[in-house]
Amino acid sequence: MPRGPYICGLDAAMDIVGGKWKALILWELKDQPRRFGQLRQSLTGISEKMLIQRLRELEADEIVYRKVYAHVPPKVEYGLTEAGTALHRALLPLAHWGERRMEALDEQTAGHLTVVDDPSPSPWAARSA
Amino acid sequence: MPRGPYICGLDAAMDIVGGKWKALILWELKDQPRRFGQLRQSLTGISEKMLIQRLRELEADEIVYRKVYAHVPPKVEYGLTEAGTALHRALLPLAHWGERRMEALDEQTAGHLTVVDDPSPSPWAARSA
DNA sequence: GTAACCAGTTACCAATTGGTAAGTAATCCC
DNA sequence: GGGATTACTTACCAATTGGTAACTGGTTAC
Repeated sequence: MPRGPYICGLDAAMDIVGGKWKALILWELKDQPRRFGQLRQSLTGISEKMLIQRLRELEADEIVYRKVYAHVPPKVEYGLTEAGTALHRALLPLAHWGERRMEALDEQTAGHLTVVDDPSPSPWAARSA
Repeated sequence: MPRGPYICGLDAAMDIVGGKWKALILWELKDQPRRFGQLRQSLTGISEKMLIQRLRELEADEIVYRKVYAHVPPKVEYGLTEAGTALHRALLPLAHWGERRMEALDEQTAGHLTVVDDPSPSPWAARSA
């Protein structure tokens, strides 16, 4: 974790949200707080170690809060802070751009039957000579 | 590079712009195309290897174009494609969020003289018990 | 007594990422 | 012939990141 000094605002923002899973965790919390186990289930493929690590980082950056209930078995709740909500709003345009891009990529591969493991470079990836 | 399948649009977007330096390269190209050497100078601290790698990835993703002039000594120009410009626009709110956050962090450390290497956790990073 | 529950923690290992530094290629200029 | 210029390429090494799997702790239910 470099933690600045940052060249620009985007640099600072990417430092927080750029790590693997971090944006996805934010997305999972955008509507309501979640328990640890719920996050682990929603983010299919994440390991417990990673989830904890990322949550701790986001917590240290004041993006998510962590609320522990004195229950047995344990109950811990994660949710967005005010800064986290603002960050989520700032990410909306980027998310939309990504969706439109995914649609475009789908169209690229549509219309071809059995396009599997084609070794030739796709025309849109061609390097300008 | 995982290259999908993506969980959501933000996932796809972060896959492209999440790598180290990538957002900064985008920023450097936002107003006008740049030559390789110019980028290397502007992005202080980047190694030639990294710069090339990131540029190639952004090029393969159709975010930047690469134009080679048949000159000696060589001249290569990098600039934003249409998709790259759209991506830059989508990143503006995030950049603003980052700027406001940097200001907030500056205010945190302002007012203290010789606040250097303080081992105690800052209050805004405290973990909720 | 012991199994289940939840939210972690820990140890160990593999893969990816990033840095340094030297080399390459083509041409012009002296 | 030799140096300067520009945009890379390559080899090698260190650091960071990420994965797997086993273990912990306190309480309740059987």
